[in-house]
Amino acid sequence: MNEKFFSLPKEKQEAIINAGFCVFSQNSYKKSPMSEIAAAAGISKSLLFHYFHNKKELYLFLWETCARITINALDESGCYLQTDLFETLYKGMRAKIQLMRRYPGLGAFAMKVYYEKDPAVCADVQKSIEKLASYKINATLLNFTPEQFVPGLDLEMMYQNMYWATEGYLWEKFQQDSLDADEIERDFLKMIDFWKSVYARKEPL
Amino acid sequence: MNEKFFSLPKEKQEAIINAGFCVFSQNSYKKSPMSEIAAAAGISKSLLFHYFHNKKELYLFLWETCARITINALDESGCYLQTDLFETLYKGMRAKIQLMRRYPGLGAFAMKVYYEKDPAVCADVQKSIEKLASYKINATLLNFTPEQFVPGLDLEMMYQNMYWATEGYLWEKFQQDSLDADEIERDFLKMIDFWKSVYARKEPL
DNA sequence: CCTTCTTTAACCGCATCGGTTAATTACCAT
DNA sequence: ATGGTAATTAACCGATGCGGTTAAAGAAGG
Repeated sequence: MNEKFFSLPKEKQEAIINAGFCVFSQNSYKKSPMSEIAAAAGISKSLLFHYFHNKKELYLFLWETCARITINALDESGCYLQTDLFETLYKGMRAKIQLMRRYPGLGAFAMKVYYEKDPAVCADVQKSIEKLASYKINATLLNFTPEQFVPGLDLEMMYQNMYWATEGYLWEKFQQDSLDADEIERDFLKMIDFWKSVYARKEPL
Repeated sequence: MNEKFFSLPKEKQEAIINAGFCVFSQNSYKKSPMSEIAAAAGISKSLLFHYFHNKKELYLFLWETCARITINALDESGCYLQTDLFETLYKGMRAKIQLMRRYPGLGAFAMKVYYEKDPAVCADVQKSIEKLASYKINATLLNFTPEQFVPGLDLEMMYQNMYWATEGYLWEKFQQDSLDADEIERDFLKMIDFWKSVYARKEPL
């Protein structure tokens, strides 16, 4: 790719990145036209081809960028350092909301990339996914002791349930074209409070 | 549309319907080619145009079919007649799984239709959606008494959480191309049991 | 063999695609 | 202003894919 892209003003860089996330997340790779991405970014198709020599190069760049952004956000959120599960959720949620606000299409794009089957890009993507495999989410639960929760609770089921509920909620919200980050934050706080009221041990040890 | 379609053997009718659900659920209306639908249904493009005179007609037919199938399935499931919430969930879930098994793309198609913005079909779809508005899901909770659950539980939050968790779970599963209905049924049963263990009142009244 | 119905291959005109070229604009030091 | 350089775009190209049509091949029955 053309390194001049990085000397562009940051807003313009992000406009292009977000346009790419948006278009590639809503269509398959093959049916995501460069012209549509350029239009969404507010530039001409020619200029887009000036920074990225072809479609595949842009796609792979977006995928790497997506992975890097996500990893950075999780690291910086501090959610891994917590010992209280609900605090972890809150920190992780705040990180996710901030990410959504800044890169609205990132989440859906990551999903699409993961399940993209087009042989033009599939192989190259799989290679870089393997590199990321070390960042497992599943290990999250290991830091917490059962004493924090109501006795007899199936911790793994609890965690999966919370995860799916947030995914289902976000999926519902994502469908609407105007997503209100403040509303989402409020809803999430309510949700976490609810989980606390249901799952957390009430009596002192 | 050509009424001869209905005198086709049922398997062939469903093959065409499923092909339509599948293709229209994965692309926008505009980017869903008739040729791809025909290929997925195992027939030629010409034959597809023989039964449906143009793309819009097929699309609207699929949407009406989708709505009719869903309503029938819910009515026949008997889930509305239950007084035990978890029994209701189980019955509703079984109905949904059977639907998924028979029409794998139906759920995702309904979503796509609902949020489709293409002016070529948007207006016509909205009209028929309004007719369906009487079938509200939200009323489900009204049939149940708080005494069945642990004291102090926020019933609305509980219900929303369960709903979002199922949506999140299904969304996750839907991404994979081969969805195993048996596995999903097993997972759902586990989920419902978990909810019962968490939300249901344990001590006799 | 003739008729009728089902199914398809081949085609048409048009739009769109990825990508290139050449020209236009904006900027900036002189 | 002026000349040079870098940012940006309009116009274009060959190829492909689109919705839809036409004419002909296949299949079935008498």
